[in-house]
Amino acid sequence: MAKDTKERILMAALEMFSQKGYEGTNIRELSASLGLVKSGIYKHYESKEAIWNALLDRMIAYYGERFGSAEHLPPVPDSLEDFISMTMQMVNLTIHDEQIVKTRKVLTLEQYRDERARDLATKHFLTGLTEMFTHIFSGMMDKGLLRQDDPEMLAFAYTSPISALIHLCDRDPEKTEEAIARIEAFSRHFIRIYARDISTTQKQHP
Amino acid sequence: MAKDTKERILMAALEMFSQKGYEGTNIRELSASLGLVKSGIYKHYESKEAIWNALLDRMIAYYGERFGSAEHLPPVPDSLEDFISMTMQMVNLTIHDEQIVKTRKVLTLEQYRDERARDLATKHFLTGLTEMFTHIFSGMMDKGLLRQDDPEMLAFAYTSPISALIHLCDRDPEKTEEAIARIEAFSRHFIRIYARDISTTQKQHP
DNA sequence: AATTGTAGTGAACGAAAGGTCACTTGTCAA
DNA sequence: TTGACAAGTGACCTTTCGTTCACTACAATT
Repeated sequence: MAKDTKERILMAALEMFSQKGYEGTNIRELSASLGLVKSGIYKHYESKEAIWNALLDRMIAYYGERFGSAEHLPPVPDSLEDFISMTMQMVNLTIHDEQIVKTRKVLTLEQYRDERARDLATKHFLTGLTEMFTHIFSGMMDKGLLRQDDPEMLAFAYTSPISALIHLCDRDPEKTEEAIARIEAFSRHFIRIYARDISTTQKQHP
Repeated sequence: MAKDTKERILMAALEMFSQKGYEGTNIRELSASLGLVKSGIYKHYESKEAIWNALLDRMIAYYGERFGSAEHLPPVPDSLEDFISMTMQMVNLTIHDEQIVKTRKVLTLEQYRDERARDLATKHFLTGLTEMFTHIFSGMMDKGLLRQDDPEMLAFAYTSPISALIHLCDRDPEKTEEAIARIEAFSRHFIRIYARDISTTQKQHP
């Protein structure tokens, strides 16, 4: 019917793979969810595995476009309150954007089976966030918003707890509100600890 | 042959479920790994799902025994160096004990499909660790090792990054050494930040 | 010695899986 | 108008799945 069936198959596959995993998904159901019969899928992809690989290609490419290059790093906030706002905005996007949620779930489910999924999972869950916030914290130290410290260590210490609560939301969406509240509380705790306090400022700028 | 076949089936199931997931595991392979033919399994469990439920029962019971009650809380360390040692000892156990690693992997793979797996995953990955370290930090504050602060927030801030690196090891065992080094570095960073420093001590004990 | 129960075998089952293929339908360029 | 082609259908194929069952081997109980 439509030329975009190939695209719709990928989106349906993301949906089903994220709920049931690759092995738990069958082509009949996948096709039915698109309103066609299972043989119809094979006009667009030659096998179930080909769908999986195309989906992974897509996820890898998408990640590279959005977070891969230094150009896409967010701006360094001008105040601590801006920093919290920015964090909460990112968190809300990453928790509520269905595409992103499904991508995380798929990577979680297939990380032990597929090498590329494993590598992308590590980027999504650990290194990508750390790199992004290393840049941010580095900039905030330069601006005098944070005490001088190892920005990478701070980034790791900041993003991991937030990441843990995002995973909690993926696992148990009923706890989303509570998780968001805890993320904001943690964020405020974090800046309270690492903010450049007045006494330090006075010592360094006498 | 042996009376402990029922037990061996559970262990083999843990092994296979943790690698391929519940759907990706088939009874033929599972039986073969125990040196018997597939129908033999049905003398011990009535279905594949029964094996899964028995395994989950076991994991839940085991978790309850080891971490469920206040009696099993670790002792509060007497020094910051002791605290780091204790952390590294726990980390080494949880990373290298195959049973524990497989349990984490299974919970990771089945958390979206099975409600009980989901709940146990949340305990394993988040609340259990936080509760344990809330107790420890609370005790360390009482002993004057750490500054007064919200012990639960500290526990969350401390365990989440460590948990993230443990997950990294599960995903990519080649990075185990690096991960352990990063955990220790983080641990030292953490106590550097939260240790009760001398000036504070002097203020509070004039 | 006879009996009973347990652990394991191997053949067979129906259901469901992924995949193929001849065929129809609708669209568009020539 | 016609020819070509992409998109979709439904019947069918093979393989594999979880499961059942009649049967054997053997150890323990009576």
